[in-house]
Amino acid sequence: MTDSTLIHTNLRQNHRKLTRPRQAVLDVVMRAQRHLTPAEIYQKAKKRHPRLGLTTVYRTLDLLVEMGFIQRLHLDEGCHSYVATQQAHGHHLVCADCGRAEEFADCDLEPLMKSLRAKTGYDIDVHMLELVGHCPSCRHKQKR
Amino acid sequence: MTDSTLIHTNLRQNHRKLTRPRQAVLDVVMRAQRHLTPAEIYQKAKKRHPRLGLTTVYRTLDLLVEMGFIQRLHLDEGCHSYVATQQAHGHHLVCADCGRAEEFADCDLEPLMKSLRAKTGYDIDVHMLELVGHCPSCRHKQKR
DNA sequence: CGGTAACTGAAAACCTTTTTCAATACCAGT
DNA sequence: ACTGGTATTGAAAAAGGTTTTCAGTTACCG
Repeated sequence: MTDSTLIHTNLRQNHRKLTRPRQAVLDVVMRAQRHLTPAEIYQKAKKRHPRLGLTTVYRTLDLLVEMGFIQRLHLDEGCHSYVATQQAHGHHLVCADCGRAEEFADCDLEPLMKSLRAKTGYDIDVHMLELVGHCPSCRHKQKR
Repeated sequence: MTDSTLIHTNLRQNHRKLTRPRQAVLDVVMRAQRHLTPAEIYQKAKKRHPRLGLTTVYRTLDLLVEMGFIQRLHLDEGCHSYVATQQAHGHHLVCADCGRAEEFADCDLEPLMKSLRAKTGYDIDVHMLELVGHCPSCRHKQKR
């Protein structure tokens, strides 16, 4: 609920509206423990708001990314997916089996970036970091 | 030339062939200082081998990635591009303006991965790390 | 409430990537 | 060199995924 009002305020500040379709999309991504593709989000959000169109899903996802509430993940299989973001500068550790995503912020790449700046002369302003592994629950399942 | 023979040997071991179209694609990616999209690679490689088909470009790129000679980059604008790889475990620092790509290997994420393993219980096996910035030459150009 | 700007959804357009299949090129063995 | 067999090729078509268009609708502010 806190999220909802926060988003509502945020939208109003930019002369934008909190509509039912947007609520449906937002809700699906926020509730999910895992990353979801636009098609998956469409399917799930449709249950909540049946007349939803796929177009709106894409538009809403762009909007939410821009607002910083969700984040786009680039994965090798079926890139692109989306996950909710709690922190401002969040990275994700994703389970290759079930898609569950854990967020972390302490990426501490400063030493690396400093040495690369010195070595290459680049200005470095963005970095993307994603880890992929297997979550405990999927590991246990596989043992059997 | 060294690359070429290395690849030739590598292909033969797997009962695969080093054909003209493949040479053309390989050559384009290897020579480029920057990352290139499949369409760009197609255009450039066509100059060398005019009857080249786009299909073959895709197939060859997959093959070269699998063999480890090139690498796929995931960039926010127009993901996917490809770059040549020198080292086995290489990451890239890419210029947002000209696309030039610098490779580096010393990513030292072990401390982070160790702490995440402890915190989340995940097995972590892959990580993707890409840095984006502005190369010295593009920075100078912009100053004017 | 009512006016207005923002938003929506269906359809079409677009772009990228993959599949299909008959023709071709490479390479090993002679 | 030549040749047979298999991997590879390229055009066309199919398949995906994403964006654009536009007339109708909805949320929000006064």
